[in-house]
Amino acid sequence: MVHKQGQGELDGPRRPPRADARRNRERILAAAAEAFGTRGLAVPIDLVAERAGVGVGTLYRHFPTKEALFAAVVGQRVGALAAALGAVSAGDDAQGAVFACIELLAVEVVGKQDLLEALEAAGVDVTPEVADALARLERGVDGLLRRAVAAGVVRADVSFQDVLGLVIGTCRGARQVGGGDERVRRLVSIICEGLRAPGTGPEGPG
Amino acid sequence: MVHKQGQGELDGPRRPPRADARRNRERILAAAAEAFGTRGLAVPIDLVAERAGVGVGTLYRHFPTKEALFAAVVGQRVGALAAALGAVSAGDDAQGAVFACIELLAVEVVGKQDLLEALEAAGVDVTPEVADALARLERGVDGLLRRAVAAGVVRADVSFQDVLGLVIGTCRGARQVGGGDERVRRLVSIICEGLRAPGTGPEGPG
DNA sequence: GGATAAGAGGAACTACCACTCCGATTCTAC
DNA sequence: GTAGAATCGGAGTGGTAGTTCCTCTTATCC
Repeated sequence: MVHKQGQGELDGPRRPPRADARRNRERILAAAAEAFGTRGLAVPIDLVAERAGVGVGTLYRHFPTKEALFAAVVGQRVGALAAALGAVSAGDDAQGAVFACIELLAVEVVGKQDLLEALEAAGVDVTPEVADALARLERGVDGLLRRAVAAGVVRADVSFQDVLGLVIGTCRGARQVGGGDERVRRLVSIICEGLRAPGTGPEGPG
Repeated sequence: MVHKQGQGELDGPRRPPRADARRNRERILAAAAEAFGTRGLAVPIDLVAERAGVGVGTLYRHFPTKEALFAAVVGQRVGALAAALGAVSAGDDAQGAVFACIELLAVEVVGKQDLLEALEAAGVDVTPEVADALARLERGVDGLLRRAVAAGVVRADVSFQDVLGLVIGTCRGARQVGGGDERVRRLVSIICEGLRAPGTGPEGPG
């Protein structure tokens, strides 16, 4: 009945997880990332477990629900995306930064079904984990957007939500309609043209 | 054993359906249109039957599968859409016609989940019924597009599939991201700007 | 090496849903 | 009014998928 290594009773884990447990957790995450990335939340959980080479019981030991596993995978992806934004926002070209950011988002999202679904669900029933990553993403995009609007090179009535909608849309559309990367690029190009502030067209003042 | 009203044995229905049968068919279609329009194919069939005030057995007497019922509903919607395109394509303004067409599509699709799903599935597992209606829609949009491209007022590299992708996407995006009609209109406006041929901007030659 | 608790695994449970079956009901023709 | 076919209705079936439970296994610590 006595705790061998008395600690705070509310939170701290008693001891580090066993080696096999850590290994399995990684395997599950990897399998889930691949499965969700391809087919989204529609993947049966049993299949993820099988791909990871563990039983479902083991999977549920590590992640309490399917949604929790999904959130873990997507959280990583969105986090990576937010980080990648740093690179494209570096230069002086405010308009180019926005366009590059949109293309980056589109390319990532079109390749990962789970990302697409997560962004679609943004605002409804997201776990804190994903919400955090999304907030970081929003701050990043919003910064680029404000700078470009202030410079007068992007329409002033455009918000992060609009950009998200356009990107989700482009990806969903391109995915359903087929045509691969080529179509994505064309659609992205159309959207970017549409985002230019009036008078800053391709042949306008550079 | 003898047929009272001998007719062709291969096809023609022996007699007109009973009055209650016709009534139920209409009720089912109406309930399905409402349910599918709101929640898409995800609606349980039992719920449609309940809303229609009939048993599931009755529903299945009239429509052999859920998909058949869905196709019946969507076929009507797409047909109406194709017809409505006639109105906007009437005038002389080729560019305006394309833009009006896109707005029309977007507004309809954003309000009807089943339409959105049907367009997303366009090309995969559509019933002949829906495929026909879609083909008519495609002809209509394509005509507008060609005319506008020929007149040099819309980018030359844009296809029906692109427009469909953009519209599906805009609707999916706007729906998920929230913001209602206002956002849809803004996104449509961005897309239309992006579709203009270079040099035909708002302040370019009218 | 042995004690022990953490962890593994998968059968079983539960919920949901499309679809079927067949006795009960109701319309139609005469 | 009556016969009988057409139609109705909803309990039941089969299958899928998320989650739980409990027994067996194994890593860790002494």
